[in-house]
Amino acid sequence: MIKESPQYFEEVLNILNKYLEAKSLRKTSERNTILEEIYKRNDHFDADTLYFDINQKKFNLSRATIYNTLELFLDCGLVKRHQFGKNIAVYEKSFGYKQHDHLICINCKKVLEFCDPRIQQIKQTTGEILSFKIKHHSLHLYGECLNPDCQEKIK
Amino acid sequence: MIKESPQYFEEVLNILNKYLEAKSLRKTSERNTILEEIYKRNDHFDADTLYFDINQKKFNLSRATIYNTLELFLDCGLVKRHQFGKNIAVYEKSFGYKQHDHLICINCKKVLEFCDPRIQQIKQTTGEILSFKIKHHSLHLYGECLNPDCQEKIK
DNA sequence: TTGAGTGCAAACTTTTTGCAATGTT
DNA sequence: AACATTGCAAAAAGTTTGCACTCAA
Repeated sequence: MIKESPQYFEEVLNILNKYLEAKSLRKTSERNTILEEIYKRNDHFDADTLYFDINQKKFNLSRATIYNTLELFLDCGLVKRHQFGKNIAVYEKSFGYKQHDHLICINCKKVLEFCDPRIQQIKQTTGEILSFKIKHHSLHLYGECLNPDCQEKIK
Repeated sequence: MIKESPQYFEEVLNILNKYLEAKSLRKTSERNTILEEIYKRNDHFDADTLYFDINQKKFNLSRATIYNTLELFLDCGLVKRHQFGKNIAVYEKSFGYKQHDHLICINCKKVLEFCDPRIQQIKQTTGEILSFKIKHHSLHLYGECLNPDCQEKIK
């Protein structure tokens, strides 16, 4: 299914609804609004950006709701959270997206995604050696991207 | 040289002094005190813990100084900073310690260190494919440690 | 002497919490 | 009607900043 199609978002909504039902939580318009906004995006965003972008439209959602809802979406696997910089957490939609890691430009802050199967091997080997049942990981590579725009900025 | 010997710390101090001279910065007792405290430790600590531990002794250093000094030590490579949890940054001494990554127990929060040469390969391959000059990375594995103490806590 | 370094408290940023009002089930 | 969810504002947690004082060079 094409990821931008309405059917795609319907499937995402479906996951949310099933999760809410399973946990006896309520279906609210706020949750739908936030999920929709997140799935419209293709970037990594922080909670406050999401808060402003949503409220710039007709809505009036509080920060508390944004944070609560992000936590809920994390729990049901519809979004992922990353800690790229020092303080602020960034999020991205995650349904239907395969596991990937991130490459961050230390100059222009651009974030690229990549996959390398060797990370799985590292997880397996390390888990065995140190007797850990590894659940997840975070791998960030930091460097300078060599595209002209960014090189421009450094000067 | 044995890492716990006085000569070892002298060498560390020497790096600091050379760095300060090179940058025309001043040698202060605060910087020495903080460096010494850091190099006595063998753990990952946050800024506030360091602040309290130092002031529990005879000293009276402010948080501002702790933060400023940690930044300076980061710059000269004497400490490393990591972001394990969500908000708080943790530090560790780094002179003479080889590159390693971290394995964090999601139950008892214990941090183990490990090395896997495949991370270097990932960095090289990814840098080449995506045209990045990779400078550093952070790899954290999260899981449950299988030692009895920790298993105890889960119940 | 001079300006880098410091301590202090206030400010700031991001996130969490308490509570009364709202709205799903 | 019950109580999960929300908005709001205040609080919390971690870090940074402004400013006057201090002290290394």
